[in-house]
Formats: sequence, C-alpha cells, structure tokens
Amino acid sequence: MQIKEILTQTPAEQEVTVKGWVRTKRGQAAVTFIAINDGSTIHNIQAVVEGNNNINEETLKLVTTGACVAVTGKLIASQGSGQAVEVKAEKIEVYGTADETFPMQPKRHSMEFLREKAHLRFRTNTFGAIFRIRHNLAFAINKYFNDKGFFYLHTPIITASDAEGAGEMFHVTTFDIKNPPKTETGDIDYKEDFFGRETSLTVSGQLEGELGALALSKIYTFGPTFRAENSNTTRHLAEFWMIEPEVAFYELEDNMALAEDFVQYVIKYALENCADDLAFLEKRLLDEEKNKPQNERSEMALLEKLRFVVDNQFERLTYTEAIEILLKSKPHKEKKFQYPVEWGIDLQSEHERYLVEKHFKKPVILTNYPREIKAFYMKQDADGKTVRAMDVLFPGIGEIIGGSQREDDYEKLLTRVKEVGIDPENIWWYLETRKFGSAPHAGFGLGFERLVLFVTGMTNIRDVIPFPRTPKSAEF
RNA sequence: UCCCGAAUAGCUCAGUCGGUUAGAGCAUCUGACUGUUAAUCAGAGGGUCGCUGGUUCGAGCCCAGCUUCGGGAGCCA
Repeated sequence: MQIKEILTQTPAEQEVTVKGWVRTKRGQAAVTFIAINDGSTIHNIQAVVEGNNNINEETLKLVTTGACVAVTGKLIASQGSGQAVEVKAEKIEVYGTADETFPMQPKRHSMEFLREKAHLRFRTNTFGAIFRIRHNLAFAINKYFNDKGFFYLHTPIITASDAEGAGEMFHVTTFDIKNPPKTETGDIDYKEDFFGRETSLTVSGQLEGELGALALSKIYTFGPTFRAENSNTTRHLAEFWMIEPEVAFYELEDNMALAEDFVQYVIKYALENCADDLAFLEKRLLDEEKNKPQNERSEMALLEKLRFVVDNQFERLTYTEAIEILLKSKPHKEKKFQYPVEWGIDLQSEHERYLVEKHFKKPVILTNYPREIKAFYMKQDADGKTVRAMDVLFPGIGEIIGGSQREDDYEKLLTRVKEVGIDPENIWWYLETRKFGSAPHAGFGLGFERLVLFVTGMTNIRDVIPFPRTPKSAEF
C-alpha cells in the first residue's frame, strides 16, 4: 500500500508495510523516529522504533537519510502532535543503504546544487511536488481535449520540414560525420542518407497538425519539440514539450476563447488535485521571499495567483492598441525602455512585462501583429498590414502561448511562402490542403514547461522538467 | 551569442587593508536524553580556497587567461 493511502486509514492496530526512502531519523535513548516517503504524496509517514522490540541495533544503524526500507508494524494513532497516524515498527528490512555521502541531506539545498544531482533530486519535497503537479497537468490536458471531442494526433518527431522557416534545428543522420558521402560538386549527398534526404528533429508539429485538423476537425498534439538555439535563459530548453491544438472552422476569436478556457481548466484541475503539493510550494516561496527586500516580493501568494488567473478574463487587445498604451506609458515618456517603441517593432520582453505586470496585472492576449514580424502561415487581415496572430502573455513567464488563424487562401499563402524565401516544393503537401477543400482553421502552441513554471511558481525552466537539455548540458 | 556576477569543508556561507595555524551553521562520527517533527545538548574528525600563469618579502584576497555555474538580454514556447 502506498503511503498516500495508509495516511488516510483509521488506525486500529492493523498491520501495514511501508516501503520508501528515509528522509530523517531522530534517535533518542529509548525511541527512534523515522520519516519515510515513497513519492506518492508530499507527506511522510512516521515509523516509531521502541526499545522493547525485535529490531536489532545493527539494522537500525543502516537506517539513515536516503536509505530505502520496508517497515512492517501496526498502524496506530500518533502520540506526537505532528501527525495523525504512525507505524509502530516490528520489522525493518533495509533494501538499500545510503552512507553519509548521500547528497540529499535534511536541509535546504540550492536549486543549482540539485540541478547537478538531477538523478537524486526527485527525492526532495520540492521536486516530488513539481513532478506530481507536472503529471497532473499533463493528464488534465489530455482530459480537457478528450472531453471536448479533440483527437490526440501524433505528429512526427523526425521531419524534413522547417515549420517556422527559421530557427536552428538538430540534424538527424546515420552518416559517419567525419566522412559523409559527397556529390560530384563536393556537397554532402543526402540522397545516400537513411531517409534519402536531409532530416531534422521537429521544431513544431503544427504543419502536420493542420493536415489532421482539415479532416478530423479537432486535433491536438502533445509531444517533444527541439530547438538548437543557443538560448541561455530561465525560459528556454533545447528539448521541451509542446501542446498544439488545431481546429477546423475556428477563427481567431474562437482560438482565443479556446486558449483561455483550456489554460483556466488545467490550472483549476491542478488547484483541485494537487492542493497539498501547491500548499508546500507556496510555503516554500513565502519562506524564500522573507529574505528579499519588500519591493521585490510578489503581490500575490502562489494559490491566490492561480485562483486569480482561473477567475478572471484574460485581457484582449490588438498589437496596435498595445503600442498606443506603450507610447503613453511612463517608462516610454521617461525613456526608461531600452528598446524604442513604434508601430512595426517586435515587442521586447520589457514591453510585454510592462503591459502584463504593470498596466493590466493579468494575463493578456495580444492579437493582429504586423505581418512582417510573424510567420508565413498566418492569415492576413483585410488591411494588408497585419495578420490574425495571437500571443498569450503571462506575468513572470512572458509568452506562454503563440498561435493564429491560418491562411487558408491558396494564392495568398503561396505568395507569402515565396516572399519569405521558402521553396514551395518543400511543403507541397501543406499547400495542397488549400487546394482541396480548404477551410478556415486556427490553432496555437503552448509551452508545457512554461505552464508548469507558472503553476509551481518555480523561476527556472530547468527545474520543471526531469532532465533538462540546454546548451552545453545533456548529463543524465 | 552579448552584458553583469560568482566559484572557500559533503551542503549553505563568512573571511576586514595583501600578513602567523582559513572560520561558522548544518551534515557525519562519539556520548547524553522515555515522544521527536530539518529534535536538542556536549565533544571530535573534515580544506589542493575552480584551473593556469603573473605581481609581491608574502596571495583565499590584486592582475590576466581559461573552465563551470548563476542572473539579465536576444531568439522563442
């Protein structure tokens, strides 16, 4: 039985066996307390070893922080005040010992240190909570879409297309990289490679997702995504998980409504199903903030922040309206922005932060960006200047969702493809969906780790994925 | 990739103006304690001060380069 379940039982001296890892052992002259955790819940169960039992001292010596044990005994009401029930130990089996070099000691460790111990950091309260929440969010995502009639479409991980027309990709090859086959002109001869062409790891499942949506009507993808960008930030990973719904007959407004409803649903699911873990993370954040000066402390505690997002409508405005607000803003007038503001610029982090964190103080959906700064596949507005794009911006995280209504007019799409320098031959299959039964459709991409960041209140994206992949880092 | 900062005990960190034998808390070990809650109390062990070179009578401290890590920016989800 898992500790999560044992802790809910009524103590009646029934025999239980607890299997898990020792968090702490507190020894006294005649009684020893062992806190055991098996990861099923943030809570430990306490095993009590009293002098008059058949557990020998040699065994008890092996029970140290980090050791894995099975403790059998009677479940009784606790005499102490910290817990309702405890196990009165009658037998201890030590599965695996942990000597004093075990790094996860019962004390505060820095996130940097724990990142270097990614194989053991699961055994801390913080990472246990994070990965239980991560699971619940992933489950909620699948549940949400399933309940709404979406089909989970598995788009390829190995691809020959470059969805954004930009962005560095990881190459996939079986060539001996020291000696690849060459053509007569000296170029690498990809015809000889495994797939007979140049291939990479996917940077997005969107283009393939659209093909599915233009038949199944409502699909979503949820899979690993790879970007070989040399990004060194707290918000970027080289390997991350992305959710990409794509819906036929949806226009931009439907897309926005879907994004908002979806994000609110999964956060609400976490609030309802991860209450203990969220409470722990909230307390952890509050403790951390005590060391910060007043003006750097956050205005809302974690749970309050999450409830606020669930209960309040996201602010919707166009790019043009956002520029107007920025032009009237104090930091612009006082020349505090590092990057100047004018219509046509790509909004910088400082601009987005001002809008989200200072001006509106809530999630913001920005729409109708200038076409020049957005991808080729976005549907053009009637004015010829903007496209039907939307970015959802979150406080502290920045862009959590990027999406758009897609261009469904064959000629307009083809013209745009050529303008941005993509060879139409490479995406003939994508273009053909606009030739045969084209339909208005829209979709978006949500960065899963950025969602987990927001919900857990963590600040570095490397701490919300089990094994982060970043430039110069692929240990474990 | 650019800017800024950091690297001292297993962990978290202090180390004054460049000056004798580099400190603390936690962890570990030994002992005390009949109900602890990251137990407490007493004692003990534990250091190539990131690496390489330089300045100096003398470097943990100053200088240069390198490495790694962190924060910010860009790119984006």
